[in-house]
Amino acid sequence: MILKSQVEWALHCCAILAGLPEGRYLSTKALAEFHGLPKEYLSKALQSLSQAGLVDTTLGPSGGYRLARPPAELTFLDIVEAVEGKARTFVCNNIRENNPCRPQGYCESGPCPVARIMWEADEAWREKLRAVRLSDLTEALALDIPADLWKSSFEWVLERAG
Amino acid sequence: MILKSQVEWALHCCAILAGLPEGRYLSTKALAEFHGLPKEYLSKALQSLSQAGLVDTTLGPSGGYRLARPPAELTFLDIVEAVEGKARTFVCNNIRENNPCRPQGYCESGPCPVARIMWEADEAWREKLRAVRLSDLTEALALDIPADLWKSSFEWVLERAG
DNA sequence: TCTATTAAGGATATGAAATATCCCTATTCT
DNA sequence: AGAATAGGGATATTTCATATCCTTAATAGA
Ligand code: SF4
Ligand code: SF4
Repeated sequence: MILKSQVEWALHCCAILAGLPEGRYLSTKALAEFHGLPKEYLSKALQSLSQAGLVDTTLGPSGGYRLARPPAELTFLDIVEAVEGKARTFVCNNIRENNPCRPQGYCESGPCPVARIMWEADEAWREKLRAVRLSDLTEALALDIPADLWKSSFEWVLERAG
Repeated sequence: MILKSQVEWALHCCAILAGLPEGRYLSTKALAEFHGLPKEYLSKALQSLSQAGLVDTTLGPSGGYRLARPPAELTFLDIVEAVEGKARTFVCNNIRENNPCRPQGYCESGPCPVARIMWEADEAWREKLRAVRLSDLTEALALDIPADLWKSSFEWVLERAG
């Protein structure tokens, strides 16, 4: 069970978009080039972000993506769920229905304890992601990345932002 | 990102094994029949439990599986990790290496904040599963399942336990 | 108005992983 | 001796992630 790599891509792209000046857009092409990713495929991840309403887009030359909300109002969970989906990681195949001792017409009363416990763990994962804002990430990155690399990356992006 | 169905199978099988009297074994055949699962494929899940040391096995007629430890000493995490593996759900593709502004020979100092945050969420999921014992499940199941179905299932199993 | 550039999305190919079946071997019980 | 069992290798099938290509509509700028 592994998250799609698009999740990582989307998180990195949002981190870049968070540093964009007000009103500017950054294109798929620039984001793909910056991260060394296949442009067409990365585009699918960005479309997911767009469909989830996390980013705004505009067409034409100097078009691209920008965050739809301030970084403090975007959580990791928003981004992860946008590309990975909101489905639970534990799906119930209702194998108790096959119990040979089960009386005919016996009807299950909702999910069994196994499913409930697995879903609680799932929720704990989501809760942790919900607690981290995109602004928390950019702050952590600023501490993590050497100042000169941070600065030159910022300039590289600005040159290409429409 | 969805857990394999073998996870559900393994959890249900362990719940059955937890009700087995001391020293008795239950075969793959019986477990597969009880849950309506493909015997050969379920066998792979049980082998994973065996390799992880969660169950003991014995060969020959009246052979099969039994828990290697009391249900209070087996956690959900033990079982889930046995069949799903211990790998983290977020894998890092190191896309920051492709940053065009990155100075030559610049060497990363471990995982970046993105990975750290995702891994923390992963750990929260594991922590939740680690906190639930197999004995907690059987207690919950006893409350959840109608008494007569519980009893007849127990008898069905006992008839087939070697 | 014309042209270049862009996001959106449909179609399709490729690869890897989950799912499933089959068969052989060694062991153990009766 | 014979039957039943776990273990495990080989392989087929299906599903999903990954990746590419192409068309359309919108937009900016010349
Ligand atoms: S997990 Fe629970 S609800 Fe799902 S099949 Fe098993 S018993 Fe039924
Ligand atoms: S998640 Fe962090 S460590 Fe992994 S590639 Fe992205 S920047 Fe690098």
